[in-house]
Amino acid sequence: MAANRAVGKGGAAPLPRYLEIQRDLSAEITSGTWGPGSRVPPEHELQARYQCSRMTVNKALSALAHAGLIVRRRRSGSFVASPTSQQMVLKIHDIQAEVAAAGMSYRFEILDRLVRRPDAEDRARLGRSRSGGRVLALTLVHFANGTPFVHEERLIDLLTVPEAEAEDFSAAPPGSWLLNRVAWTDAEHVIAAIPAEARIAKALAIARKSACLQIERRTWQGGVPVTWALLTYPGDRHRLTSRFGPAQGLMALAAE
Amino acid sequence: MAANRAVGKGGAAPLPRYLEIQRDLSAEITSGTWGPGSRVPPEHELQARYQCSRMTVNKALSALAHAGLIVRRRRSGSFVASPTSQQMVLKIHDIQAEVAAAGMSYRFEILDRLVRRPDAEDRARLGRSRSGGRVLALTLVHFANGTPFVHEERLIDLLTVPEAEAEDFSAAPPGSWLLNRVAWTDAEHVIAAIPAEARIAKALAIARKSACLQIERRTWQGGVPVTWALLTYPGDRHRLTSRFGPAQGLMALAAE
DNA sequence: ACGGTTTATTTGTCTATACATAATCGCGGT
DNA sequence: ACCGCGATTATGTATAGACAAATAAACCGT
Repeated sequence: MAANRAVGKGGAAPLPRYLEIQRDLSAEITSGTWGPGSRVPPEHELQARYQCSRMTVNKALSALAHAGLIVRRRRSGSFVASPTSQQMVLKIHDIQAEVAAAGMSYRFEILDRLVRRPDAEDRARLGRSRSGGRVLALTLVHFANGTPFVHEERLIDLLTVPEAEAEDFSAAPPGSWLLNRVAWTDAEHVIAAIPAEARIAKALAIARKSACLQIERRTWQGGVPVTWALLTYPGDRHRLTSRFGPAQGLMALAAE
Repeated sequence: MAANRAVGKGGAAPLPRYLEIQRDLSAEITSGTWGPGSRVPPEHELQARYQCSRMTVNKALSALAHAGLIVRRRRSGSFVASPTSQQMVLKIHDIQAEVAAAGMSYRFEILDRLVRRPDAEDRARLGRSRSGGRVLALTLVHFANGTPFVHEERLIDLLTVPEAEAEDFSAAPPGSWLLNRVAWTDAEHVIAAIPAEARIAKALAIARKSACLQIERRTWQGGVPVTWALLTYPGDRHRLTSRFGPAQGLMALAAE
């Protein structure tokens, strides 16, 4: 018999079979009917219950495993995972795009620009093991509707991105420029709240020591450092938000 | 012919066929050889190149699409996605577990506890549409090694979690208690930097207006509000970190 | 009772094939 | 030129069957 999901409910949107199974199972799990550690029916049983092939069941279960809702072990079976931690996904947009998306005008100003041999601090910031070469150090401020939006300190490793030395960043800020030029494979983010130091307070036109949200980002390309950025947002003008659901990362699957 | 991946390279770990394809393609993309917008070879072509069935190629491409590295459109083909935004994944641990994991002693203190009919602010905080019922409002402080670690304000919707009213939270703090009792399906996080107001500064034993990292979390169970929490961390004692790679969420796939 | 061997179960991967669906392309009629 | 319609292409979903790998459970000889 060929692919005929004629089993369908009367009308509207005949949800694919594997998504139907996936949804049913994730409902059992997130509703708490099946508690952590309890056993999920094995594939052949679900196959019988849903009257479909094992591959279809497998697709559903693999997706649940990938989303972290269940754990699968050969011969033992599949089990509901214990929710030890919540997971939140933050999308970090390019600053220029972010400002534009909010319908505000964008512009930026480079306060300082320097090419130097990396000192110990620079190497630590870049997450760099090798020595030698040079780095490009930039300080800039991004404006939204004319008011300071975020202060940026950036280091670019010229061993990895030599063409940055000749770039004057008149067309695009270094963040966007890099994003469109260099592929990254690893990134590390640190988020903290800090009081604005004098230099930053002045650049952002806020009071000294007022609360700021600081995002530090390190980026690598296959183990080789690319860039380091320290973004400082006035605390009362910026927040990171993230909506998340259903069930630890399944949303992407359910939406596809 | 049956499943015989005898094509294998001589020795060590015969990586599954679909992962091999996936790795090859993601290498082309993250290395920048295939720039954003460029076309990925169609399935039948990869099938010929790798001498395998279309299902195997499809599995690799679906995974890449799911990871956000490529975009697939029927009839048009698959294309390298434009990296418009970075994605960061933060794991939010239970506070008790987090403190314990750092090898510090843990304890908490409930400063205030009140059951009331929800006012407008409570309803907004919970993301609640229906009216009626009551909420449990709690204020507490968590300590690590005897020093204040985080201040927590919490609302629990007693329409959704009626058993919370009888609970005195002597065994576990409300966050852990809820996590082990109520399944959530949706969550929203907002991260901001704020100056400590007098009440919080006092509870955390820090100076007024000093920078704090604030995490606001709203949790639902299938559209019904469960709880709202406002966690305030002294800025100099806490930071959120996240390591991420390679390539926008593929790490989970590559590791499986 | 103990330790090694066989068996059975469950998941993991793969094939070959089929039909469905979306969307682009080009053809032909007006 | 323009619009509609069929042909083509690429992906999306599904099937039935096969073998591989891991490992828990049963078996068996000492």
